[in-house]
Parts: sequence; structure tokens; C-alpha cells
Amino acid sequence: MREAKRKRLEAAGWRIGGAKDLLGLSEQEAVYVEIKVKLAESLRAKRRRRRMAQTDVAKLLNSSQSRVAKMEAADSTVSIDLLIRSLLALGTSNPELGRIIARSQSTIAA
Amino acid sequence: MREAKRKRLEAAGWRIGGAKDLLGLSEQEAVYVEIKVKLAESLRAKRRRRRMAQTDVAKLLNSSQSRVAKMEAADSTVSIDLLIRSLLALGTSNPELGRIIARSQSTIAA
DNA sequence: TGACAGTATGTCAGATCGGACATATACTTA
DNA sequence: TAAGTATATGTCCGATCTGACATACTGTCA
Repeated sequence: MREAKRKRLEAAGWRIGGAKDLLGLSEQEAVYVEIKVKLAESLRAKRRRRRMAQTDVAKLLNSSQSRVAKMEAADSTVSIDLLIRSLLALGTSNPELGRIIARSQSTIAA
Repeated sequence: MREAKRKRLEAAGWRIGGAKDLLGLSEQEAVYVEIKVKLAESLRAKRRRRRMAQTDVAKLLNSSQSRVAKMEAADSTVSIDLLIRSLLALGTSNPELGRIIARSQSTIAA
């Protein structure tokens, strides 16, 4: 796992190498987080492609700038539900959604 | 939309043709619900293939039989988060997860 | 440097979710 | 019919999520 990614995850509140499992996240948790990160990255990419500020997206979603920032950071207080709903609101098709999720892979074993 | 599916959705608490939108769910809401339904169906299929009872799956997930029943019914109190975590716990790979989601299509316009 | 736009972070109250329980329904077997 | 097993449904309350706000940080331009 690239250092930048690890830091991003840790910063977002994910316990990596916590007490529960000395080897790090369980495979299942890792996959879950990876899906979230991929969705978060896609959201940011979509916003930038549209040249929108987080404030604009927030308005579109009836949310707030701070929450959009947390979504894009894959913060631990953001659900996959919210990410999916936001991506749909930005015009993501489900085939595209499927591809994003299909691509997320755990790198624990790498 | 097949009648059986519509009934299942309505039974699960989704307002179809509610006051908010006389044409039914908004396209975006429809896609969201459809994703949930597909995940729910996959969960049930996976459980049955393993010849497990809902009670067994509940134990595996540290949950309860009633919640598993609601997951499989795509109940409105069940999040996509929970469905995804449950599918992962049952050994679903993300490519497979991606395919499930990619296949979900709104049938509103049909 | 100051001023501004954009983004990140911490907190909190209200909303939603989820495990658990009770109970109902459905199906099978004796 | 009764009894047993599996699933569905309604409710509750503790846990988690979310919008909102304040504030901090970052980069750019003059």
C-alpha cells in the first residue's frame, strides 16, 4: 500500500494495526475501506471535471461543504450509502458505479 | 417493473408514487433502491447456495435473524453499507460486487 | 504583506440505522 | 391436529451518521 494512501486512511480515522488485529485490518475490513476510498476518489474526480467547488456540490446534494470534504477524504463518519447517493446525484450510471467498486482491491497481501 | 418486485418494494416501505413526485421515485432514488434490491437478492442467493438459515448468517455477522430477513427484503431500515459488509462476510469479491451493482437498472422509464 | 477562495478539521444535535426481542406467519412432518 | 423449523414483521433504544457551524489551513493574486 502506497504511503500516501496509508496516511490518508489513518488520517480519516481507520485503525490500521489496531489492538483488534495485529496484522492490520481484517481482509474484509480492508476491502470495505478500499471501496469507500475508490468511491471518494471518483466523487472528487467528478467534481473537478465539472470545475465545481465543494460548496457547489454541497448545494446540489443539500449538504454542506464540510461533509463533502469528508466524503472526498473517505472519512470514517461517511457511509458508503452517502457516497453512492452523491455519485448518483452527479450523474454516475450504475455500470460506472459497478466498475468503480469492482476495481477496488485490497493491497494488504501485496 | 414486474408486479412482484413493485409489491416487494412497497412492502419494504418505499413510497412509490408518493406526494413528492407523482411519476414515482425520482430517477436517482429509483437507481438507489434498485441497487439495494440487487444486493439483497444476491445476499439471499448466497445464503441459499450455502444452505444456511437466516439464523446462521446472523451468527456469522454478529447480527440477528430479523435483521437478516430485513436485509434480504431490502427493507428501508437497511443500508447499502450493511448489505455490502454482509456480502463481503459471505465471501463476495469486489469484482462480483461490482457486477451486481452494474447490473442494477432503473425500470421506471420502461 | 493582506485579502480572498477553496479546502480541511473538530464538534454537536437531530436523524437514521442496527441488534435484539417478541410475535406472527408459512411450511413440513408426525 | 400439534409440534418443530424457517422466515417475516413491529418495536425499542443504543449506536452511528449527517448537516451545520466555527475555525483552521492552503494557495493565489495584488
